[in-house]
Amino acid sequence: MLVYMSAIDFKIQHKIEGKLGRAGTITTAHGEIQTPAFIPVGTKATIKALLPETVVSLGAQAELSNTYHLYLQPGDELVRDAGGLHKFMNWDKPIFTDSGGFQAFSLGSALVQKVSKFQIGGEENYRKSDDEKAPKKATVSEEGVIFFSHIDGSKHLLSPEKSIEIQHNLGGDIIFAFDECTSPNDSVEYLREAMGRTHRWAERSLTAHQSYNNVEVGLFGIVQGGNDFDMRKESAEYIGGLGFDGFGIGGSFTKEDLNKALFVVNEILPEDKPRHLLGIGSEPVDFFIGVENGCDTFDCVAPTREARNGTIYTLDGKISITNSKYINDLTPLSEWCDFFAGITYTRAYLSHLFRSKEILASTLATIINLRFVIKLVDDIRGSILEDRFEEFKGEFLARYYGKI
RNA sequence: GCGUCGGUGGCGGAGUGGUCAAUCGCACUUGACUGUAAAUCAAGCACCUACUGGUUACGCAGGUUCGAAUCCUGCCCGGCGCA
Repeated sequence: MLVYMSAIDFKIQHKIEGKLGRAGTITTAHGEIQTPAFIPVGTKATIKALLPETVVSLGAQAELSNTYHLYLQPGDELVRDAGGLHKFMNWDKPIFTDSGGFQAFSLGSALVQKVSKFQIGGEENYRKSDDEKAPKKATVSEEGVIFFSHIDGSKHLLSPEKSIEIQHNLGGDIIFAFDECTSPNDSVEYLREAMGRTHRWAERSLTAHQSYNNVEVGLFGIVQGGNDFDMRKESAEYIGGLGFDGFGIGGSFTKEDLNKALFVVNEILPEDKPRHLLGIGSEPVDFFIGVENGCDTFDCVAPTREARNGTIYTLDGKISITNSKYINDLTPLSEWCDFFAGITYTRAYLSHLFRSKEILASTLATIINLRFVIKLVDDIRGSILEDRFEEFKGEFLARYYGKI
């Protein structure tokens, strides 16, 4: 009798009373992740501007890299020959690899519609006409997604089977099924079509993954359904029943619907497996909503990208360090000075680094922001273990959004 | 002193009779950023403004012309060459 052994172990330590949220531990071949946890994004096998040892010192327990980008450059076979991503990038903690499904959106409809996966406000705020000057670099078919490389324009087909092959070559601990991330602009009809395709791709991904018979790698299936709750439920039922090691929750959300969308999905997904909320985590409230509705891990490019663009996360909200008022501001960058960066560096100093275009500006800003989100989610975990999640949430958000 | 080239918005630098409040960089100001085509992108940047116009502007002062940053005269200032 063949018993499928999960490569990923997940144990729940404590739950938020009356909600779906929980604190737990994910165990992978490269160690544990105490959840809830924020997973920094290192798309191209690097968390931009930081050395891996710095990322670890900020409290990161894992990182997430990308199939599409590493397949194009330097190539997944090179990474495999180098001993896998862990060795290649000098990261011995758990690694997630995203499947490339998000690029079907970001290089496809997002490119011509100039939209983001996360929309604030109603339809009038995001429904835009196509930009003729920005041709799609990705088109979807049943077989997979045809990409035109953003680097050299060359044509590539990424299918579920190809994505899984690349991810096994990269050597991540937690890999994702190939899916199609839809646009907030898509019609209900298209969402349904895309969801069906994502479900078929999920089965193909699972079959491909199992053929490697590698008990050290866990495969997460991805729930889609966009902003339609019925489809979200349908997708959670379907993906949740396929025998994945855990789940990713993908697709587009609106600010107003995130809470309910996550609730309906996680109410259905098997409780004893970890759930990763894909690409969410720019605002503190996003983490609280994600956690209380049953999400265990989060990744988001916003903290690192916004850092490089001059937006700094503080307990009193985000600030634009390039604003003129910070030129002479000799107060500390961050109140969270429990690590080396925030202690002596002032806002005036970071302002100077940005204005003089010094490379350290990106590094220092990224340190501040990453530490902020990692500690925030760690503290959320702590509050669950201490049965004071609601209290912590209330206090943190009141100060952050200035409602004290 | 003579000759010659040149003086344009915070800076560099286009324009050489009308479509010029003046191309373009930089600087500056403010936004945006949510599974990274992102150390990126967008908007603004003389003054007033109901944003629709109006008022001053291209070293200074005159002049020619329907019309000048662009042509002429004088002056001031700078580079270079000759004394």
